[in-house]
Amino acid sequence: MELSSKYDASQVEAKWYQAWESAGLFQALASGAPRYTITIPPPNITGSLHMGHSLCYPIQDVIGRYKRLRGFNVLIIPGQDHAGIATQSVVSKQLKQQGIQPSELGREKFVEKVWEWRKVSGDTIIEQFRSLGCAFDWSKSRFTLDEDYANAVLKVFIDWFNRGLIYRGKRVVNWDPVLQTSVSDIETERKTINGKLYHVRYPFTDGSGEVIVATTRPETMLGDVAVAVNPSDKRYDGLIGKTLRLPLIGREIPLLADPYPDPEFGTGAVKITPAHDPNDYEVGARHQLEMPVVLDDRAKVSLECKYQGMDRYEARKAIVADLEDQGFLVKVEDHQIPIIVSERSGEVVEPLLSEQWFVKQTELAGPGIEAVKAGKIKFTPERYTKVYLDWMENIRDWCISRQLWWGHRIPVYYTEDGKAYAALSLEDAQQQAGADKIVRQDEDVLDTWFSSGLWPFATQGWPDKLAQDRYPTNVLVTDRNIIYLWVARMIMMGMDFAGDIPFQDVCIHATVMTEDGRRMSKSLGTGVDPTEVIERVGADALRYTLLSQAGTNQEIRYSERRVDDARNFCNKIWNAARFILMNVDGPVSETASLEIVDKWLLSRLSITERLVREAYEAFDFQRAANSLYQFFWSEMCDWYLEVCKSRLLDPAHKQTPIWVLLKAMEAFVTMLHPIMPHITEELYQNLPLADKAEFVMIADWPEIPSHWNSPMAEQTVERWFNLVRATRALRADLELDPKKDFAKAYVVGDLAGGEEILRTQAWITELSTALPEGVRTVSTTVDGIDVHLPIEGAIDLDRIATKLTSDEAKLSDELSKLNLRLSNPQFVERAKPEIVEREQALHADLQDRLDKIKARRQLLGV
RNA sequence: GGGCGGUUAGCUCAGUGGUAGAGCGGCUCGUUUACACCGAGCGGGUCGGGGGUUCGAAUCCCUCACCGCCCA
Repeated sequence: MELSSKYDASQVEAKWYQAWESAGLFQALASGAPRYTITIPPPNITGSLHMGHSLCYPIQDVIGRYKRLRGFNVLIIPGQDHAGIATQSVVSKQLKQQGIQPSELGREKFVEKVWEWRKVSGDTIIEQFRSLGCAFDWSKSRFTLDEDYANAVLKVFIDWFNRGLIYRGKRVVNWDPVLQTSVSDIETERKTINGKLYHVRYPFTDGSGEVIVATTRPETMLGDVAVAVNPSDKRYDGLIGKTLRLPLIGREIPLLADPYPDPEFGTGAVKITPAHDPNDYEVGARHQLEMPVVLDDRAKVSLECKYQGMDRYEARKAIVADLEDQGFLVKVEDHQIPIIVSERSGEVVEPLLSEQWFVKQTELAGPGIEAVKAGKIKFTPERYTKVYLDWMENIRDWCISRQLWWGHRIPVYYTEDGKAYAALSLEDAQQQAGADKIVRQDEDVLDTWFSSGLWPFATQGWPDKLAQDRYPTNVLVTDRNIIYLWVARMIMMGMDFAGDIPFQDVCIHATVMTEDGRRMSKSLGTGVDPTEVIERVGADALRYTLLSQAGTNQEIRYSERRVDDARNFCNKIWNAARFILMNVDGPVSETASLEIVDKWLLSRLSITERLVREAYEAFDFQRAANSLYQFFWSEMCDWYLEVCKSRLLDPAHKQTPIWVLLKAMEAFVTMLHPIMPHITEELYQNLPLADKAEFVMIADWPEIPSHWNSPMAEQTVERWFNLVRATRALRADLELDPKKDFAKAYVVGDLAGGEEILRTQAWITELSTALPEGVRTVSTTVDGIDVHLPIEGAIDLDRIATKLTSDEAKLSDELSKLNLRLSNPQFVERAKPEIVEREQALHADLQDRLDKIKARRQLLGV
């Protein structure tokens, strides 16, 4: 076979993806093997996949591929999320760019446009999944607005409605004035910005004085219905119950006592605007106050007054100006003001009193708390357990209605007099209503997370026939940002409707950041497009880049340099395989004549297999990747391949190293396959193995005979390698033709058969085991074995002297530290015996080396 | 205000009680059965500060500082 000296992923990746797919490998087997099931987090159809997805989905592919190698019957169900608010906003923007106002289009036409977009974005995403190498069962792909899925969503709503868990109520919600919908608490972000604190005079109607209130939002005074002070606040003794006149508006409002105002803050008097502040709402409810709404759904003043139609910020300016003109403004101070921002639009949320649907959460949260506490659901990294429990134990009711067009329309139907019935269809509702006539359906849609909460079971046949052998699923892989939004909801909904936990493991992966540790952002142009990276270096390299950094850390920094490293690793693997293939003619049978270096490599392989297996099991992909890298590059390529070269040249001796190399390659390629599926498949297909599977993807995980583990072989061989390193270093230090063959050298000490390795690896032509008297040499010592290199007259004696002096200084420094420890009776008494023994051996070795250096200096007269 | 994570070589990070590690970068050398997307060698760290426990601390405890994330 002809192989280029450079690995070209573009020639390899698509080919194998198609081969796996046409062989039906993405589908579950029809076998009785133990099941392993994942339902992937359905990506939003808002465009294309980003770098974070390039970590999340390959992780699931790694787990799936690993489990297949371990003999599991694996099924990974893919899908996509309609992502109500996000998708609607993407499509609205597109329409506006074309000069079309969504409102003119109307609901039906608009939703048609979104379905068109769903196809475009959905196809792009599936193409990206495929180019990432994800082995998902496309025949089972689901969309959260598929008919069956939508039915499941409505059934859940109706069931909770009928059980009294869903209710409608007027609350102050987070209103997004750009997207013109409510958003839930967890879709908002709290921030502090520089703002002003306005102190305003509210006079008593009887002319007996005034109360000064401080506010950061003067425009909301249009909706003030009271001023409150803390009952403990002495400053207002005797004034409670009096009436104030609201400046500019003239409305009469009471001064009342309530525990909410903090007497420490400002004047201790707080204006109360129940319809535009959640705390004020509580006060208003306690005192049965009116709750006038003064801003509309675009946050413009709706109250009939001179400010009507102004945006909230315009109104603020105008009101402040008028307050000043009319002498009501006492002072204005700079102030840090807390705001709430909608994550979807980036707009400042307007707290707004409106009628919404809510789900009671406390009762549903109970089983979800128990399941995690009992260890039925396990978070990795473990620290997220507490994050989840804290939120669940303090859970608040969930606002599930959204004022959107795109989504699952709330299945509530109203009669003329406003009675509500939840039903799958108008007909059902009419039947329930009996003689009363149903006149309309609720206009709102459900929060997207309401539907994605059913994902693990609604993708698997629920409510008709849940696939019992694949529920609960095994693992959920996701980002920490949606532990509340999604993970918690799936647990509550799964336990309530499917009767069991939705998954056993929750694997929370790191967030992919830019090289300098910032969040990747499309709008700032700091995002990196995974498709471009795949085109440049291949999916394997991209996967390795991210996976080799995915441990228990909470962020990963993406950098081009790391991508290059990963590409280089591919190239290294490719060339090592090429080298092996150049030396083999066909399958080789196992030989009994293993040399000790062969045993060394097999022993390293056995250690690596255990490390990698344990790492995959623990979702520690970083450790798996690094163990494989270390084994392959440092042990197999840098040492074993080099040591083998002389045997490979000799037809009488090449069989054994070839057998070892093929064994090691097969095991390596198999173990690496989950991380780098394509290159490993390409190489596996080309390896002349006696007994191989049709694809490495469905091969068996390597079985390592226990006798391959050989600490003896490792110890012996590593001692040789250390001697080789020391000899190379000696030559390089003294510039004794490093890496050119050195004519003659002497080794003194028991090398136990390592002479040939020392000779070839330290590039020595003739190695003698006896040092004749009177030869001038430079020398090094490892573990009591000396290597001497004869020097000719031309050598730079000063250079040698400098080196010996610095070596001597280092050694005596170490030795004195060691002496200190060993002469401490406490240490000898209390430290573990093996530690003491080791330190004593080290002491003897250091002393030996020091003595030899002194002798050498004397010999050379330096 | 509370919680979590982090602070180790120039950079990115491993390392949970026994003489400080890797990759990249830097410097010196190098085309011998693969690979210059390579090989050999070298240099580089008082492990954020302070205190404590211990024969022994990057590692365990306390405390402070700074960075990031989450919750109120």
